[in-house]
Amino acid sequence: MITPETLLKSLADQTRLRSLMLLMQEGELCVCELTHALDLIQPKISRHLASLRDMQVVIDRRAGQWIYYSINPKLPDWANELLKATLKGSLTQKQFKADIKKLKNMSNRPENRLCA
Amino acid sequence: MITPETLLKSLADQTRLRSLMLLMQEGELCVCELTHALDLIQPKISRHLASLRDMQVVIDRRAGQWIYYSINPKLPDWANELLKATLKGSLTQKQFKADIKKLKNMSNRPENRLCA
DNA sequence: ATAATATATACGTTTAAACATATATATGTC
DNA sequence: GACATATATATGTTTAAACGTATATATTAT
Repeated sequence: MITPETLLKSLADQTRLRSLMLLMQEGELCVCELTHALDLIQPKISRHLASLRDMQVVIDRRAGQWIYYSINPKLPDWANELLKATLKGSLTQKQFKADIKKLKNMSNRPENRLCA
Repeated sequence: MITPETLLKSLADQTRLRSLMLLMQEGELCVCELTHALDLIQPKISRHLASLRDMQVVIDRRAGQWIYYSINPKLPDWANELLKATLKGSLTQKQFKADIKKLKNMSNRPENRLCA
């Protein structure tokens, strides 16, 4: 089971924090969506996602050439509450709003998974 | 106003996390109490408390030769919720329980501030 | 004024995180 | 099979955090 220290360390880096907040808000995103939304190079995103996966904060699944990441649904209550509070704090942040906007405006998103 | 990133970074170190959790649980503690409870050398505790103060996560007050630290009462709601969730997660941790125990067993605690 | 206690800070070192670039792997298309 | 796209990983480097030790400051007691 994940410890507070591990979860907090996973959140204590800008790239991981921004990625996780997008995942909290949007549910499931692939690497290229995150790369676009955060405007960062792909290996950087992949590296951080891998570390989040190792820490069991996120899970991934492959769908064709894409790999989708989402928050681990098996997190304990306190961890979900912590993430919720973090999201609440992020809602007021310019950076977060800009990231969401960039994602929404992405032209070639791989698919609309909600309607698949 | 404190940002999620700042608060999360403040929590992402063992020493600071353990200190903050004790402050959450106990309200107000001086450096020597934290030093005893966590069983760490004094400059290490002081250094981390200073950084928490700089980040506005804690406040301090002097009382005689002691300096008491406590969670900043002006934190925004999301930050308090985040800290609460972290405490909830910590309650299950051996380390946290041991720290509390060590604090309770400290022989020469400077005073009982609640009855002052 | 001296000594003792509590706390803070400065300094140089060590450890660990994050990084960019290059390359490897997997999938899909022609 | 050749090529394109998506993602992952390896490597060497840079940056930043945390550290221990030594020392400075503030308060209290003698």
